Amino acid sequence: MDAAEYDLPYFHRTSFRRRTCEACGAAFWTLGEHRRCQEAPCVPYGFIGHSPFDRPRSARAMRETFLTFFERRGHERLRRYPVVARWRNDVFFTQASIYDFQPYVTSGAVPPPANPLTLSQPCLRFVDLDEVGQSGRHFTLFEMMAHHAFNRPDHEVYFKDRCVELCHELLTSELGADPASITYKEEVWEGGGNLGPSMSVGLAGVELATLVFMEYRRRGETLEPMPLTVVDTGYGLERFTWVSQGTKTAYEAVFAGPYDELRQTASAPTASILIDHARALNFLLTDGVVPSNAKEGYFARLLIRRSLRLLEKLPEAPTLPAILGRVGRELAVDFPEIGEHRDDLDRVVNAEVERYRESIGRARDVIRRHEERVRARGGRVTSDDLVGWYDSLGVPPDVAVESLVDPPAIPPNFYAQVAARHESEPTARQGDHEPGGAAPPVPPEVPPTRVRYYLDPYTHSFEAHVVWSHGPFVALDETYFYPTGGGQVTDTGELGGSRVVEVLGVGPVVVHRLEAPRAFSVGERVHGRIDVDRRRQLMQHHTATHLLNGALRQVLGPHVWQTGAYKGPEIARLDVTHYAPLTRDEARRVERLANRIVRENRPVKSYFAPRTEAERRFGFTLYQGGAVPGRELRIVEIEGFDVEACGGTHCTHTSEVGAIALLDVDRIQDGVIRLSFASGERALDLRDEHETILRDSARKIGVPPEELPAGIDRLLAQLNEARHAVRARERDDLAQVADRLLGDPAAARSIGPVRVVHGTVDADRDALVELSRRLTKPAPAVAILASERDGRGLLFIGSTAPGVSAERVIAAAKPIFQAKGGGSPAAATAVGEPGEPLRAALRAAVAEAEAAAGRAP
RNA sequence: GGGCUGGUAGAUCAGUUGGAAGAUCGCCGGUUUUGCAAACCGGAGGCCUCGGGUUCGAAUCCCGACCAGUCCA
Repeated sequence: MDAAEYDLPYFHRTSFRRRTCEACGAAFWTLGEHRRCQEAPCVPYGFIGHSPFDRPRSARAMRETFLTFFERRGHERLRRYPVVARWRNDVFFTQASIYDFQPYVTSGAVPPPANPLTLSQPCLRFVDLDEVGQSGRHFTLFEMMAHHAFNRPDHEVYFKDRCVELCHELLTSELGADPASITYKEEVWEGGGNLGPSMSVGLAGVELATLVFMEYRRRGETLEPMPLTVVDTGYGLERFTWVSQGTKTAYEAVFAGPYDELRQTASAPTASILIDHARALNFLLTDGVVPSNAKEGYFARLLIRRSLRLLEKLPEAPTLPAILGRVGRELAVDFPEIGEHRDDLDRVVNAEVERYRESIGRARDVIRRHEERVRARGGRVTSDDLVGWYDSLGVPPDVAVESLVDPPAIPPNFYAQVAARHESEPTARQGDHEPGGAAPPVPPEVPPTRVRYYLDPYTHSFEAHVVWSHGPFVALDETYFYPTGGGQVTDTGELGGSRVVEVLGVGPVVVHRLEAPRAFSVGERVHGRIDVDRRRQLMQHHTATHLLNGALRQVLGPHVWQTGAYKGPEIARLDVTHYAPLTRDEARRVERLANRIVRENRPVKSYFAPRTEAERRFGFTLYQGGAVPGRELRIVEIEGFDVEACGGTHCTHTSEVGAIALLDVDRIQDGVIRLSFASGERALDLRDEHETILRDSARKIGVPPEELPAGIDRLLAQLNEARHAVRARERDDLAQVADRLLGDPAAARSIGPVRVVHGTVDADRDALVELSRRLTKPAPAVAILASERDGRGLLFIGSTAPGVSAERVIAAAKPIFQAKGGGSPAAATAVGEPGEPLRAALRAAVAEAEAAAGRAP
């Protein structure tokens, strides 16, 4: 990056000088006489015991100081975004404040919610999990305080110069740091194809903040300026709090009260880990993550299980729910939504604690049995087994060792071995492909479409002007067609007499895809007509989805968050987080409640509202479908029941939904359940279909529909009975055959103590086995049985005589009838040619068996 | 999203190099006992998750699906 990028007028106005750090070689700017940048590891911590700030501040006071400072300087304060980044599919969690605005705001597709803005965003990072509690400064969840500005060519807010000035003013005049003590080190930031200069702010050996200036886009080898430049700053709340207090570790400064209490029963690192995890969990669970074995949920499970393991060794310490509650009440002062989730959160955690116990209990059984088996064979459990058990059963090695009589040593590189098992995992990921093929190539000069469906969702006939046409794609100056989005599928209809098969949102432009290419001239006036029945059904399904979501949250608790939804013309699906399978009773209550709201005919109000005001009024449950960008949110409010930020088309009164029929509930993933349902006309259609199935089924087995289950039970019982009768009869037949053979001196001969019986019967292999059993029952005996089936000759030998191996007898007979086969000393089968060769083979087998019996002692 | 385990009687699980489906508990019946429990004897109970493939032959080997558990992103 060009040095000029960092050569700011502000530095010159205020007499900063550019220096080079003698330790790391980086260039930095300072008012002081430093020879090194004031960051680790170039200089040691210089604040422990004597803070460079004017006074100690709690985390709460520090956050408030920061936000107020920027508010007074023209920034709008935003509330935090969820820690689960549902609006992005490349990451699970919000890892920096700028994540809130990616990708739509930073790319310029959507205006920012405020500009400039300030907020303190809780962020989750799991990469340094092992450092938590050890390093003194790492956290699983930390708050990134930030001020952001988004600059367009026509609207410059501020950039590098003002940003550094604000930062310096905060540190010095607001927090009281000596202006000469601070260094601004030159760095380069790069990410997501964008890059720009950045500066890290050092003070007393700590990197307190990073100021990033997103300015360029990488195009191969060259850099091109971005039309929208972004000020992306990050100030670590925990670092600031720590530095202000000058304590030994950041944990004691940040966690304060709960930390001191836990220190009475736990060591410093353990107390730090427990509170760190409890803090992260309070946010995770409040934002709708349910512990599970996949995706976001796994990280919640990981934190819970790590905490439980630590607590197992501390019988005097409070329980995990108690610690979560203690930390949660503290957090609720600043984040009231955490307080509102308290009881529900306990239920989620208790369910997960129970699961962990079951899991470990199961694992202990498996481990014990495995050791018994291995020891019986003279072996012993290996450290490889320990790795395998952790991977497949989830037992940590120390727990596994407790269940063993003769445990192996836990290898020092245990977790590295686990990691090794997970290497070479393919990362190839298929992108989502639009069913209609490639995205339409909309040129940038096409003006944004005025979307009219919000004005009146019932309009299905309109006139508009073509602004762009390319192959089958058409864009209009305004449209009532709803594009696929928010889980609601596309409208269809006609445009100028051509079928519209799909409608797509491409940035701010709505593109209609026609069944066949057609050239419209720009400016042409066209008539649009939307398939009204389909649209009505989509609206009913969409409103029904909100009703069910609201009902689920009431019946199951506020941990229920939407993780996905589909509103099609035939059926609708809603996926939500929940920690257990939905019981019949819960499903019924949800359905009843949703339908009650339908009957009450409540108004469904859709309107645009300023984001911050909407968040203040309704909280974060607004973002059921993921965070929605933009200064204004479209709110869909079912009066007194459910409020969500949603871009879909909705009924204006709940009674228009008609009725909601819950069709099916599946567990689609650990921690996520899927409700399939239909509403309106489709609910009736489906009820008809189900009723027809029921009637037809009942008629087929000759019972009234209400007796169907009992009828099926009866039928199954009869079937079973019949099966047994057949088997009994087969057994009788075989017994007769057996008696006949045993009574026939030509078929049954005794060679010493051994009875050798042979015969040719008409039976399949299973029947031969059964017959052989009867013939060889009073041991010692040998049975030699031949049968012809499907044009093949089948020879079976069964032996209960120790000296006669069925396997050897069959081997002697095989070549005689060109057979393949084999078996064990007790039983052997061969299949070869039928007819005379089979008969010859039978004779040979009898001779072989009799010879063997004669040799036997 | 990927890796690893696993799916066999009502329950918990064995099942050796592919070769005659088992144990324990529970259930039913009998003996014994004043009765119960227990003990002993006997019995019932299996699409070995499903679908393909290899093989003379598959619970077992291979491929795929479904379900569960677990680890890792």
